[in-house]
Amino acid sequence: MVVAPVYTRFAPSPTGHLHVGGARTALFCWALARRARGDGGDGRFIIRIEDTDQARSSDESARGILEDLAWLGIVWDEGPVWVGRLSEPTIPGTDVGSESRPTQIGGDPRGVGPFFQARRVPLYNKYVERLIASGRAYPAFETPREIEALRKEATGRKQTYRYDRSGVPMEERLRRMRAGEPHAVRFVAPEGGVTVRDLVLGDVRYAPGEMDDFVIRKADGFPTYHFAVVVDDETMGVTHVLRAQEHLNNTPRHVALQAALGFRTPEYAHVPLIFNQDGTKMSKRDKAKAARKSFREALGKPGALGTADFARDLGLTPDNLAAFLTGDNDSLEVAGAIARHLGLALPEIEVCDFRAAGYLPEAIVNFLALLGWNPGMKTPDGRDLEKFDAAFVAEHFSLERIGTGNAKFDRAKLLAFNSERIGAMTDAEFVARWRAWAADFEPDLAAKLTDRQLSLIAPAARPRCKTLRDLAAVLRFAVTPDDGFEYDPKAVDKVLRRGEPSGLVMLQAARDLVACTDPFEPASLNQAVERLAAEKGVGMGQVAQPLRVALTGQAVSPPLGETLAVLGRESALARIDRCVRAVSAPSTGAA
RNA sequence: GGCCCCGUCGUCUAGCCUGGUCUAGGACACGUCCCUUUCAAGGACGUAACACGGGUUCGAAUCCCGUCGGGGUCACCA
Repeated sequence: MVVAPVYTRFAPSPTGHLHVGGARTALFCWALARRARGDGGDGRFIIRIEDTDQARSSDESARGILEDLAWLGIVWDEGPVWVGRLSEPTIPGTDVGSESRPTQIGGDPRGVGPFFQARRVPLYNKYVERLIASGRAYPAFETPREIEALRKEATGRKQTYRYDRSGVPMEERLRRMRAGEPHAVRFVAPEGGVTVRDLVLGDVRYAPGEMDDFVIRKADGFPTYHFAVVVDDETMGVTHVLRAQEHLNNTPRHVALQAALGFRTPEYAHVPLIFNQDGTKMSKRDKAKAARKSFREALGKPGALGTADFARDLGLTPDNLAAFLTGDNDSLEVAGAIARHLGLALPEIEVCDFRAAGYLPEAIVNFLALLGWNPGMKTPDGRDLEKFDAAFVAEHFSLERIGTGNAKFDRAKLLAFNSERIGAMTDAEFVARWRAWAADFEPDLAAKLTDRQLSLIAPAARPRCKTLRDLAAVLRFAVTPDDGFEYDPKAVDKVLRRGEPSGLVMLQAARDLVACTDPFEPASLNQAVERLAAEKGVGMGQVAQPLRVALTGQAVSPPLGETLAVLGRESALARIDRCVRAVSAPSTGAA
């Protein structure tokens, strides 16, 4: 069977981090190309950086986006060269926990680059000039401000603004251009209608006269998005354009441009959008919104500091903070500072947010694949097949199975996927992957924990962790100084002061056991505690809880045996003694 | 507002193309119970949807039309 070549591309603009929606689009593009290759055809996945907006683009963003894609295991066959370490299991043939090796992704085997549009300007100019020469495009001299005024006027009359080229005769336009007058270049919109063939949506018809003479080259000499995509998709041999549905209404422009330039029209497939649970668009602004909301609540609390004091604590100027609070800016730095100060987690929007929050790339890939696509298969026991890896997506992906409706991003389900992946790991894998994560996101904590401590706690902690970050929270008690943590007053009251005999008495009894149990390991410690409870004729909880609070300050911790073992005998005794003292001396206050 | 897309449990979806096997299946979330040294995890069970109205047909979640609802887009941003 002859399989037609499938060349796809993901073309982010480097104006920020990689959004989860973009990651999904990239995943689909990747999968479509891989699928073709798996079917014995020629499939390539290309990355192109659309940096024609000089003001907003940055190399740093471009690097970050590539990094995030690589982390997800979405590797590109052609595009900017990225060198880094791939150690995640979504990359076939890579072992988790093994020493990751430097890997190079990208390159230009066909010589169709460069893959940064800013470096392709001469190419665009060639085609712009061709269009002008054939009368399909023309210079325009209005400034953006002037156009904006006209547009405002039109919308004021409840009409859609359309550029009117009849204002200036063509000959005059060309003369002024040759005279060196600054200008943009506009495309002569076709008279007829345009039909877009979409592999997801079907045929979409646009009536004649819907399109106006849009700009194809800005006054700064850079092409607009519409022009650059069309030229690049042609010259890079892209056969299938997968992109978010918000681009659907751009497609007739691209089709018209292709016709005018004598280019092929690639296959199009517009994938549905991803929204927040509340139906709003998922945006990095959500982080600012969340920070603002929490901040206002914190300000409203009795005894709260004033805004000016907060600003000082946050290391911001009051003006800066005020502007943020009124919504005049959505500064991520301010939002982050507020979040750190208030100890709250901002919503994850971008791939790097999920990474920092301790999500696994394979869980994200799995979840994202299911947002708008579904393999339509059943497991042997008749359930819908929805747990799979990237390789599976690459093998089974098809455009026909992309849904048409927009989807809401269900964080709870992602979390469940992540949690299940953690549950399916071996303890060794869990430790190795936590170490890899913590090196980047919890370096201090990681440095203080020994491998022995980690391997002691991992089996008990794993079912309690939905993310890698959760393990950090579980482990924190183990690295605080014995006299350096506070007691949860509610826990102290409930567990140590009440009861008959009181928790404090039980704690004192348990001290002996901690002092002499040998070996000092989870199983033996557990047995010792059980024996004590039996001797005293009380439930396990009456012994375990006082100990737990004494050791961690909290009513919640890993199972007691592990909690003791991780601390070690000396530390455990010190904590018990400190707790006994603190609770016996009421004036000290437990908190 | 113009144009365009969409509409199955709270959410993601299977089923729709090729009407009957759908008293609509699964997953997440939620609830109840079991287990239990805390918190989890685990096990069992359960609540919950074809937006509405017209057609077509012996028969419609599935085909057609309309209404309503949601979304996108209308930049010298991409």
